[in-house]
Amino acid sequence: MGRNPRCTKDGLNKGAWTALEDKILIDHVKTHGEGKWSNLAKETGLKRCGKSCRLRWMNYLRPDIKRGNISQDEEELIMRLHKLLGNRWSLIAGRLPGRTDNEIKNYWNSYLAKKTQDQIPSPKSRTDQKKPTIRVHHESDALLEGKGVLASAQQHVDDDQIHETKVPIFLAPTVETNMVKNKSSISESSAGSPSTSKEENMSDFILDLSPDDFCKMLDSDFAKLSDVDINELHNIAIEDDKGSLLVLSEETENNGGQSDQPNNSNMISDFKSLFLDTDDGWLRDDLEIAFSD
DNA sequence: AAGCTAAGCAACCGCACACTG
DNA sequence: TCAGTGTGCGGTTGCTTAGCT
Repeated sequence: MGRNPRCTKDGLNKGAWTALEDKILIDHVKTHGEGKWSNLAKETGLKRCGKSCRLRWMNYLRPDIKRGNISQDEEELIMRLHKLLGNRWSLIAGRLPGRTDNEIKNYWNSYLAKKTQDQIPSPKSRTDQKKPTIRVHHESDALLEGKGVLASAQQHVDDDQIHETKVPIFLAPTVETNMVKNKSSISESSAGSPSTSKEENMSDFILDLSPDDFCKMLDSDFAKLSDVDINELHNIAIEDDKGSLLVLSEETENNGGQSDQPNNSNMISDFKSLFLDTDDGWLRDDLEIAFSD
């Protein structure tokens, strides 16, 4: 796999790493730790640039790398996070222990991007569509039927939106509860395609967060969410970066004051469904622990 | 069996940012 | 303040291989 050694510009090797190079790199990192990649190359005599050493370690040699197929749970999570973050692979990878940004990026480019595109055209295709046959180590995984759990991801969002001031957050259909829909934002995010009422139902609602705020949320360790005051979580979800309510006031107006503010239990389920509504898997376990209160 | 094609993925490249002197 | 260096990240390349004809 990969590239063969070829260019020796500046006396540095390029291309695929040999077993010996890997061993040298592993030994050095074990004794000296990560970092100082440029020094590593000099000290070990490896004819590799620092960047190459770092990349090899991060993407392949690290002991906590999880090899093998992307599970259904992981795939769903990747799609949701990509919906939220766009091509910010390192952030997405940070939510998937053992997975590298490069791996996720490759997986997306070779499979998920097409899958999400295929999901857009018609409601029928969404429900009836099965995964295309792809080459993976365990074909049973590849041939699993699409579960439609990503209905919330069926609203197309241009990557450009990531660069805008606010980050639109789509939650799963199950979380509509008493949240208000921001229809103008939804129509903007649907890339010009007229949304049907069904699609509007699918589209859920949008929380306006600044990218920074949302990244802070992602950077927190969800496995330790039990430590988080759920009221704080609630505030994160409904307040903008200035601390003012964004959606709820509008909701109250539109509904004639009938709607209540989302209660804590709703917020918990909403937040869980944002990341994974699966029956099993490591994250599910973590979430169950985190929200067991 | 041979040639072609597309998928998968390791690795490279360029840019941006952080840190340091 | 600024230049140099190190590191991280996203986009892209190109080799290998499985599947198809």
